[in-house]
Amino acid sequence: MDAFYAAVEVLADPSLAGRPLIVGGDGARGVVASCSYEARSYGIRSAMPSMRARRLCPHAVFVRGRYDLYSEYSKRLHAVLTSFTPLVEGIALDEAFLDVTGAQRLWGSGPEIGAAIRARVHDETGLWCSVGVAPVKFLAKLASEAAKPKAGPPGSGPSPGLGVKVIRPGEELGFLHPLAVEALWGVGPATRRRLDRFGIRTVGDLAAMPPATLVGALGEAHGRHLHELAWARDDRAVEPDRAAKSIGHEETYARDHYSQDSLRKEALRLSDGVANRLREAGVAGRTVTLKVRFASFETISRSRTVARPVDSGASVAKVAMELLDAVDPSPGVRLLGVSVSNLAPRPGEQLRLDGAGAGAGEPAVARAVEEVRRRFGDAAVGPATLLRGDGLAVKRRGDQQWGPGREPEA
DNA sequence: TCTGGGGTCCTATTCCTA
DNA sequence: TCTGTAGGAATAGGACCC
Repeated sequence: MDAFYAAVEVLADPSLAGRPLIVGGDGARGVVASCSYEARSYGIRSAMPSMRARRLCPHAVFVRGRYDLYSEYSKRLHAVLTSFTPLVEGIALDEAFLDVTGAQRLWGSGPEIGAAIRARVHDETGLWCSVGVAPVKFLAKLASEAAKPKAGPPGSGPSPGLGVKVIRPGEELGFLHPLAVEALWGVGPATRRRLDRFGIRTVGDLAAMPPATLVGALGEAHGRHLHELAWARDDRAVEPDRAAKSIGHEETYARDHYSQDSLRKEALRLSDGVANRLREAGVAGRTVTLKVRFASFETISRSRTVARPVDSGASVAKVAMELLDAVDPSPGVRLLGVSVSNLAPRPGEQLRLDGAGAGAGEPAVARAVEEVRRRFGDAAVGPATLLRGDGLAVKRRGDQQWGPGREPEA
């Protein structure tokens, strides 16, 4: 999708159309999640610190993201895509791979399907998308980038893109080799710097490099993979319905935490939120990981694998607390995270408060909490420790996703 | 310039066991 | 019992993606 979150916000409030719009955290520690093409014309990009974005364009409009709303549009997008083929692999709320090999008898050639998808997505959602059509996955992704609108000079709107970009068999290397290496999936700042030392700037430079040299510089898996991509070889299939491997929450605080006590409360709140999502997904996990980012930005993780899978707030929190006990918060903690991995489907259990039957008492309580929350909302029940003056402190997915908000005026 | 939150994957190291 | 070693699981960290 083109500038997805920003485009959804414009649909919700048409007075924002044509203005530099930034979706993301507006606090000192926030970042830009998405922005309109008018904002991009000032050099603003996603993942840029909000403070810097504000300096680049002081009159930009900031909007805090609304995960639920974007999720709703994402479902509508997905419904359109799966009406063309069941082979849809979602890679983000606003992006997906489709294998249309078997859909061509019904819907026409790849490029025809691309154009039809674009039109249908606009009809059903009011939003524009860009489509890349290519023989292999990662080239389709690059083609879709090439099809997107481009930001114009400062203050102006975008110049329109192709909408659909097609790379036909035989055209792969001609398209690929002039591109900068960082266009490849898997080349970020660290890899770019390493490749730079070998004078490699373009994908063509990369392709010309002996694989052994590349493996020496980047490691076995990464080196071989990039060499294959540079020659447009990518045999990965489109994989619908990939199961999640981990579920977690993390939060950056507007002010650093210095006490174990306040961090324990945060760990409990995060654990409770993670456990909710584990149960929603019908899974439980054996490995609990605690992530701590200090004021210096040094980041550590501590994990523990337990014998019995956990999926209740109390059981996740118990392990998270044990891990937290070994952390010294005195340098100041700016971020805390809790995640659960090693996931497996949860065996079916009856909802019984007395704990008799399938599970022990504690999981039965978790089921009861789940049921109450399903009927009365997340804030209806939770650990007493999380009770505040204004109700229960509940962590939901998408809460302050792009950093803490502006601090309330003193 | 001062760095989010959701993830995935890879690598190196350590520890345990055969 | 000691030593070497090989492999797997767990652990920690880092790079990358949207």
